[in-house]
Amino acid sequence: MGSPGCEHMGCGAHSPLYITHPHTDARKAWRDEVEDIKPPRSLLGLTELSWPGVYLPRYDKLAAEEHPWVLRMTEAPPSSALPSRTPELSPPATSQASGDMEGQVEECSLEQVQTMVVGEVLKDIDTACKLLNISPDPLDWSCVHVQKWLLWTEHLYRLPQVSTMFQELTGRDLCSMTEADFRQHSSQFGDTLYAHLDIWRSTAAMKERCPPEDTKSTVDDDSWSDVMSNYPSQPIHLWQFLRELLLKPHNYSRCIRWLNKEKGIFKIEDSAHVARLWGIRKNRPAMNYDKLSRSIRQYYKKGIIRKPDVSRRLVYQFVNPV
DNA sequence: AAGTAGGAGGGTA
DNA sequence: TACCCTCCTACTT
Repeated sequence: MGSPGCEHMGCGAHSPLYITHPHTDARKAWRDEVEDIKPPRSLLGLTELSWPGVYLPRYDKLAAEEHPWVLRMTEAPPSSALPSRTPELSPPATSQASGDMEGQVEECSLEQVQTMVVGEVLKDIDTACKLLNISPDPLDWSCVHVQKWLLWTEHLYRLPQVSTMFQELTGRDLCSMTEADFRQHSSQFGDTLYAHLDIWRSTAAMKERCPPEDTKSTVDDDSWSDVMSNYPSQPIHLWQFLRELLLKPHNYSRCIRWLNKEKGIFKIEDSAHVARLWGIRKNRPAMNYDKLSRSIRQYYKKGIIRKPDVSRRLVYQFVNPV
């Protein structure tokens, strides 16, 4: 493995950073356009993210995929064409987190941007841990946990069936494998998986070095306390799972989103996607929307979820909104 | 075709 | 026993 240096990035001449708009549709469009699903390295100029005690050496391989809304290293655009200042490029349905981030990032130094990016990594790992019910530290994973993580990563990066190539491995097995080992299991996507695992490992190692109090002051997020208080966690209920997804619009607004958060009304935008996520969470590979919706309907009697007054397809309402 | 509604039986913690 | 999961039929959009 070679260290992913600036030769991939074209960043030696201090190319200016500018912020791409965080529209999730743009992210989808970008994804759809990219035939090679490995994130293009040229999209992100950060090779080593600086944060007290944090080193995410392979983040460049994945960050553009996970955080395309954050930044894009590019040639300087005409000053009048800065996307973040161009109203028509501002999406109407930007998630709050991303919108806030965009505003914050606009005038930030590179270091501040990096800190925010690291914060987003923590959030994403936190979310995955909650939804998969796994430890943030890969060394703790059983074979089942590894399969969950693989399925999740497969889903996240649109990797076709990679989980089948890594059967019966514990997290410790996975961590002892080299990048070459990963490539041997999957010549096409081994390096992507290795990079993603590396982020998890680095983050877990960072967490060990930095007590939560230290990290909390740097990241305005509940990441570690949430992760730790959640693991090992209780069996999750479907309604809790849906709420978790809804509370992470940055990650999941493409498949489920609030229509009216105050009233608890939400819409499942991609029924198959949500069902698959639920199936991964519950270790039910055969889960589909038919079954998931049946489970939702069981909540009608219990007064947890109902159809809104004006019934619409794929739209439900929490009886007791947050 | 896909989604909605609800009955029924079964598995598991 | 609670909480789904699975399968099913009938109906609606």
